[in-house]
Amino acid sequence: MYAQVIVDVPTMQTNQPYTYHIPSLFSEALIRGMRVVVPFGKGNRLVQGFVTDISDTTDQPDKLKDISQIVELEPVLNDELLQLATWVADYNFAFRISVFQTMLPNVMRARYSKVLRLIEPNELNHLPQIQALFADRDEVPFDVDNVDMTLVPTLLKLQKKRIIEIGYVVNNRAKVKKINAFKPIKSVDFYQEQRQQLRPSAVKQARLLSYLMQSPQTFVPVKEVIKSYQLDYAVLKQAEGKGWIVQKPLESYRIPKLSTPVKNSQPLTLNAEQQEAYIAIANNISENDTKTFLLEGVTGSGKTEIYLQAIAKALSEGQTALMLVPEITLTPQMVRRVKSRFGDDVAVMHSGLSDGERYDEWRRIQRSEVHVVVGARSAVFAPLKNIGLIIIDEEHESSYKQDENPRYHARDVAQWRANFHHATLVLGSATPSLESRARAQKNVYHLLTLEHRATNGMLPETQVVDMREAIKHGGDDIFSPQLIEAIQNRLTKQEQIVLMLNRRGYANFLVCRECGFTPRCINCDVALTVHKDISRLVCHYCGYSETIPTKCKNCGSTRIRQFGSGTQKVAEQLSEQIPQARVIRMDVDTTRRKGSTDQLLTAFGNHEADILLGTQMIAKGLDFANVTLVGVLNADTTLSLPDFRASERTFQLLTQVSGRAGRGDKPGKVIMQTFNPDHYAIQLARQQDYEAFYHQEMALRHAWKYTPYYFTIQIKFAHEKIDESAKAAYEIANWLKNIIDNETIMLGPATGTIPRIKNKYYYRLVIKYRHDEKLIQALGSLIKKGQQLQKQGITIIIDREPINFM
DNA sequence: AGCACGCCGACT
DNA sequence: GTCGGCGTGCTC
Repeated sequence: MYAQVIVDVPTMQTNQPYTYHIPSLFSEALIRGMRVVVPFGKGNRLVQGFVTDISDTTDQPDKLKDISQIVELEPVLNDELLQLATWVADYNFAFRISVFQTMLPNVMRARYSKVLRLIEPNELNHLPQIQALFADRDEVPFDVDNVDMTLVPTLLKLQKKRIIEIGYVVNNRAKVKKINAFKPIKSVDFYQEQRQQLRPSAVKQARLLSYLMQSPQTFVPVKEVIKSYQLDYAVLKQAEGKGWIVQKPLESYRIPKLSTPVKNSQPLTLNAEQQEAYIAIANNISENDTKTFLLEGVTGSGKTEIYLQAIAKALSEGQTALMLVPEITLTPQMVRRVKSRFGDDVAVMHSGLSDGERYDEWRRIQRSEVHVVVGARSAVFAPLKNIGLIIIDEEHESSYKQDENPRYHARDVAQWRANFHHATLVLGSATPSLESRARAQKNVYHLLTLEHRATNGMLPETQVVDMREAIKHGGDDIFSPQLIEAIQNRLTKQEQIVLMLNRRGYANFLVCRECGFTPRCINCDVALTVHKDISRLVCHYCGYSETIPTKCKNCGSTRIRQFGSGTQKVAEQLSEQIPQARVIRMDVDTTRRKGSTDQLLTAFGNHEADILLGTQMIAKGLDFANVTLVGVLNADTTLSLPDFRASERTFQLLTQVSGRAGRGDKPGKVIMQTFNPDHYAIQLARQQDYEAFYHQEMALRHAWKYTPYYFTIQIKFAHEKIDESAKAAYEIANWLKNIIDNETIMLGPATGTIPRIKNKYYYRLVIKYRHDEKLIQALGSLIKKGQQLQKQGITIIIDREPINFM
């Protein structure tokens, strides 16, 4: 028997499986999709691999090596996921091994280590240092911490002489958590008798015996009983010794907990619009028809309730459901809502989990112990079987696209899985991506619209404030008088306020008033951002930081001015101008710690603060009935980005954040401060008119030949030297020119928007095409070439349908 | 990554 | 004539 194995060798990736011989010992147990350990290369060093196929013949039976080990008894990838991995790898020009690694919990990624084994101990007599290293052991770890690197040449010589050998070890980090449990093994009468014989002072033993008389006959965790019956470990140990009970370690799941307990909830009554959308989705679930719905509903229109009832429908059909939500910000809130409806039948998967929690949630799904999965992007690979429904909430969110290899889009993966399972796919958003909305236009997707808020509330009234005017009349560039007045008005009414600005840190950057010098990052071509709380200038691209200078480094002047304002500075200004307001600041800096997002939001929900001030992470999903005012301090920062999606992003962000206002029975108001009051993205966001925006933006995309009229691919080249990176870019561009279709458009090569990041210089190439099979094939071969170029220090990144043009 | 092969210069 | 420098290429 022979197995096809995709091996995990860092830096030597290939999509080609290697054939291994299956020793007869494993021939029964080995199944496709399992992890194995195989010898690889001249030194037969051991690496992890995934079995993608098993066959009983091979065309090269002589030179094959044996599989060394099977990692676990169950396959970690089923046939669906194996097929999906191949598709994801090919579609995104990635390697299958890296797809396997993204599909599986982190702990399944092998860690490799080396050991030194002593073969001929007597040969070391004249080498005291080596003897000391082994110190009577015959195997020691071989790494920097353990072995003095100056000994390495000697060790290599000894290895040649077969006095010692270097062994490779594959460490499996997937560990199951065990807790101690026990159960009674004697009769109730026996315990009764023992109890009567106890001396009166043996209180704890007496308590244990009373417990045992009425305890269940199954294993119960030791810890729980000790706590509720005030016992201790010693008593149980003693009881075990006397043969009263047996103890054994029991497998236990690490289930992620929310900061506060989840209350149960019941389905809400749907209004007419919701009902119509729900029926369409529910009927499709019953019919097991592969269909994609685009649920376009204004903010607050009750999309989540439709999702929950649709999930219930899938469950009632005996099927499972997968729901994707954007990364962490709103995950706790959404997880809470789903768990409140489906309880323990829900597994969650997002980046906030520890490795152990993630592994255990994955196993609960794998073992079909849960039927509902809620999670961020990578949850789209959850090993659910018999999927009836996949939901992607806020489908326009850019976090659904992974910005490292494999650069997959969760929407594409979801579509593939929906096809595979004949499942219903629901894409929901108040502001769908143009791609999705255009597909609905062409009837590829079925459009369902919700035009009204679920609670009959009105959409908030929106006012655009021209900051050029505000400044002309002597105002500052952070708060217009209109906004200050509105904030004060809500404070007196005990109502809450959400303020968004798109910039973390304190000030944007420093400028010397004498010479115009701005401190820049030493690794990247960007200005450093002032962070006042830690008194440092910080690079938001690589994390480099330095102290805030008091004198200009260029001319020595002390006249340094801070330009622009970040969340820190605005929070400070706010406490000066409106001292009575209690403010919660929410940005990457205050939410870095695990669970802090949930904590901050819970505090705001309990009205422990009046104002929630944050970056765009607060724009999405928040649902607080008492928020009646939303202020956008700089509505246009995202507009000036050099990206064809800048208008779309701005429109989505403004619409989303506006939707935070007036979700309860009190009317909401939105104030947008901008220097571009007439821009269509801002004007149409003010009117909350998605359809008008869609039509206007589509016309521009058509004129400029961009998505969704054309497909795009971006190729990036990075090298420490600028001319090397340019050379690679031009070489590849010239090669591609001769291959691509006549109608395909190639832009560049040009330097990246930020030419240097983390000391690497970037060049890029943007390709726009409609149908170009040759191009796709060429790029498939380019990833092989990329492996060779990597050795010369050149990194090639191929990004299909890129979301960021950097 | 890591190991072998191979082709060239410095040395016993 | 041999040892060892690291450039190149392959790994079932």
